[in-house]
Amino acid sequence: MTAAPPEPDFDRARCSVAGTLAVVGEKWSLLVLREAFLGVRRFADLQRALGAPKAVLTDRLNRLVAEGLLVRVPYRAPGERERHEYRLTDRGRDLHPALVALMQWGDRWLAGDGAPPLALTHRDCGAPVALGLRCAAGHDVGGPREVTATPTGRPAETPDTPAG
Amino acid sequence: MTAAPPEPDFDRARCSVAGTLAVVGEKWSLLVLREAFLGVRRFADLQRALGAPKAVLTDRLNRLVAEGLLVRVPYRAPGERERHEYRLTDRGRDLHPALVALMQWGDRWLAGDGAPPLALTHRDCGAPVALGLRCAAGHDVGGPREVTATPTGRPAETPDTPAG
DNA sequence: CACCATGGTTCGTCAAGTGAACCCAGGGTG
DNA sequence: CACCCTGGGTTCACTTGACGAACCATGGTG
Repeated sequence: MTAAPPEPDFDRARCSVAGTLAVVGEKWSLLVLREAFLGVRRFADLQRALGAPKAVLTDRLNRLVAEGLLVRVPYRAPGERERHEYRLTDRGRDLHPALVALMQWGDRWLAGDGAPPLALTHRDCGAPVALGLRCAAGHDVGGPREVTATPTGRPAETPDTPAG
Repeated sequence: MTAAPPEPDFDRARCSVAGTLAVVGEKWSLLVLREAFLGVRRFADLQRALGAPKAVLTDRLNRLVAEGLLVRVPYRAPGERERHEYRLTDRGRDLHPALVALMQWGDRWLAGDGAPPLALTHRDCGAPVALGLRCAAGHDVGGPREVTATPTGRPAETPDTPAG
């Protein structure tokens, strides 16, 4: 049942990336969510789309439901027995930027020459969408070097400016 | 040596998320990169910060170097022998948004009450930074439902609007 | 009633992650 | 010169996780 999620052996204290990966960092989890964003809701469809072993898929779905990223919703198609499907919750939907970020990286660095396999456009205006960092003052943030990371409650030591 | 990276068993065709995860989806990879963004460059420091087994860390570093996300740079501290450190490349640095996205999710959904462990601010103005989707026409995109995903080269079928 | 599809579970095998122990190069200390 | 320390690993025994094929239960169809 995957009732009690295991203690994450990542250190959650240092930064939330570890915590998030403790929830969705297992193999297939993020891909299950990707399919959910694409509208795939049923076990068999997920299994076909992903090619993941059924046992693993079962486990990941249970885990994602237990973590509140998906809900299992019963439904009945006309002339079929009751089944259930998996739907994103707000908590799950909020991972959208992370998936888009991973997708953008792949589009940029793995596609090679051709067009990316999936194009995202704004529903309202049709223009392509992209993820970007912006500060509360409205400035676009160019890259990691323009970002200062400060451990909470302490003054900034030597926070960033990584590979010079 | 991890010379030839294994064939990713994810389907890269459907969407780049799979491809990206084939590169950085193994356990610890993204956390290694997180530390790199925080300025940690040396093997022992990474090991201390992450608590990952040395063998795994060795493997992940080799893999990330082989994939071109990190470079191994020799250096010599005064009165010590030559060592080498791992630095982000452009390819690696471009994963910054993905890590920020994962971090933001954790800050939002895992922190509970308190402040997030790490605060990101704009170096130039000090304002907190956040990731957001915007379209090329300049509109802020509110969420996944405002995004249409289109497989390349085909017309949009029933692309999005996931969990109604 | 036999058959089929969905949505799983079980099982044997194989790959991956884990922690402890060990190793090697080079430098510093007595 | 013998000895120890530190960084950056490698090796090994063990546990956990992923894999794929087989099996099963429910309920509708011919």
